[in-house]
Parts: sequence; structure tokens; C-alpha cells
Amino acid sequence: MGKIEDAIQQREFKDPYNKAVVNLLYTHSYLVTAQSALFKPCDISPEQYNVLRILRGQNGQPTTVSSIQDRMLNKMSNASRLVEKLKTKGMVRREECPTDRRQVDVVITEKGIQLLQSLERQVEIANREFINLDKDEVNQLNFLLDKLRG
Amino acid sequence: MGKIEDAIQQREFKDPYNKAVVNLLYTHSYLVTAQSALFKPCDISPEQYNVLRILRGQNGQPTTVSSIQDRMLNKMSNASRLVEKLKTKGMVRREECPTDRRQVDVVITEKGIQLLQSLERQVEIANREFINLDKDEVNQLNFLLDKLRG
DNA sequence: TTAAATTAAATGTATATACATTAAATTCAA
DNA sequence: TTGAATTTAATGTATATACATTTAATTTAA
Repeated sequence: MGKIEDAIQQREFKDPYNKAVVNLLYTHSYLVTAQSALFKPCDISPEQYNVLRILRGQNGQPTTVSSIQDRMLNKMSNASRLVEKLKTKGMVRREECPTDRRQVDVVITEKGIQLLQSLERQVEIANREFINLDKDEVNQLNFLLDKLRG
Repeated sequence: MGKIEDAIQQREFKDPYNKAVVNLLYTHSYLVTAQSALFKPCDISPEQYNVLRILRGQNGQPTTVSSIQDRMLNKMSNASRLVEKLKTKGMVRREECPTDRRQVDVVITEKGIQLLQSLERQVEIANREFINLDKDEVNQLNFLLDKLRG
């Protein structure tokens, strides 16, 4: 029984909208805690994993820092510093963009690709484990979240 | 049209569970960004607001730091340091617990209560604005989030 | 064509998260 | 009753978020 009322020991909410905000914040914390534990052995954070996924999605094409920023889950995050962290770990390369010297092209390295591959299966299983819903319910959740943001 | 595929420019997901994880992370960022802007003029963060709400929910009864921690939306957060921040702002008082000198009783001040009151109406309106769902849908969302965490 | 405006990335600073460790007080058990 | 174990809060450190500022390169418009 995972009711939010029990989880945070709050018996009533002002209205279902207020409850939904609290429920989303709490569920996020639940997810990130689980994800962090999953990535910890690889010495990588959930956000760093996400940046690597974005880069792999480019199929080897270089991606600028601002393009990474646009695709990040958290728009207020800082792609520049995350790329720097991944570079010191040897997961990405940074190159000056030939057509615009303001921009910086970022490419995932072989080491980065192999890290993603080694995590792929685990992440798939873990996602299913974290989310205790059947197929219809998870599709319904995706529909509601998309609609929620308008 | 707020589909997650457009928001983060990713055309397909491994499966609906993976999509739901991404959708939850992205929706959280959307909410926190909106909330931060709401609390900014009061010089308070969403987490600090949440701690004040917990303390007010005690109806003036002192609450220990560990009890606050248990009720926080993010279980990995650090109640001790958030209480310290709120104390420097005059929003809470900290007292040694008479029955157990390891514990610290925390009480919300009049200033803290007035801050919450001044925000109450705004928060109610903002929550409804952030969440573009009708009553049935928001109840369904709450049901799914509770079930998700199992 | 050059000065102003814009864009891209990096950097600075405050706050918060994640997790380990420490210090003090209390409880438990030999 | 005293030493070991546990509990509570604080603190240390690395990472990330939130937002402002800076620097350099490019675009634009006078």
C-alpha cells in the first residue's frame, strides 16, 4: 500500500491538484533514489547517464552543448559542466565546431558507448521493477503526464 | 501539445515503462521550475516551503529533526541543514528536547506561519494552473502514482 | 563597414541532494 | 553497573540545480 498519505504522514490535502503536486514530487524522489543506486557501481549519476543517452541517440554525429541542454530532462541543468565531468571520465570528446567557433561539438567515445550497452539490460529490468503498473496503466500514466503539462 | 517526444526531441522509447520514467523526470522538472518561480519573491526554496508546511501541520507541537526528515518529500534530503536555513530567516525556532538531549525540537514561528498564509491562495491557484487536467483525470493520476510505487 | 545586438559556452555563487562519517546521548546487555 | 550497541543530529564532500554574469564569436543593422 503505497498511498502518499502514509508515505509522508499527511492525512489530508487541500484538493486533488495539491495532492498531485506532492505525489509527483514524492514519486520523483522514489525514482531518482532507485536510479542512483543502479548507476552508482559505474560511478555515474542519473544526469550523466542521460547526457550519454542523448549523445548516443545522435548516432555518432557531433552534438553541440546547447543542443544537449535543449534535450535534457531538466532544462535548468548545466550541460557544460556535465560534459566536463564526462570528459574527465573518458566518456565523451569535445571538439571545436569548424563552422562556428562559439560552439563546441561533443561526441560519445567507445568507452561511453560500452558503458551504456553494459547498463542497457539492467535499466530495462529496473524500470519495469520501479513501476508497479500493467501495460494499460503505464500508457494511461504517460497520457496524463503529457496532458498535465499542457 | 505537450508530448514528451517533442519536449526532449526523442522519437521513440524502448518501451512504455522507460517512457514513463523519462516522463516523470521531465514533469518533475517542469513542476519544480514553476514552483521555484512562485517562491522566489519570498526568498524561500520549494524544500524550505515544504518543511514549513510540515511544521505547521503539527499545530504548534514541537517536531524533532528526524520526524521532519521522515515526512519530507525527498527522503535523502537533509532536514538538519534546511532547519538551519529557516532559522537564520527567523521562520523556525530550535529548542533542546527536555526528555532526550540528543533530539532537537523545531517549532514554526509567527513569521513562518504568516509567510505560509500569504502564499496559501497563490499556491492553490498555481497548482491548478500547472496541472492541466480535469478532476477525474487528476484523481486517476493520483491513483496511478500511488500504485506505481507499490 | 563598423558598432550594437545576439548567441554559445563557461564560470560564479547559493542552495539542495546523496551518501559517509562523527560526536554526543541514550539504551541494552553482560 | 559498566561497556557495547544504537539513535539523533550535525558535518564533510561530491554532485547537481537555479540563476546571474562574463567572454568570445557571430549576426544585424545603421
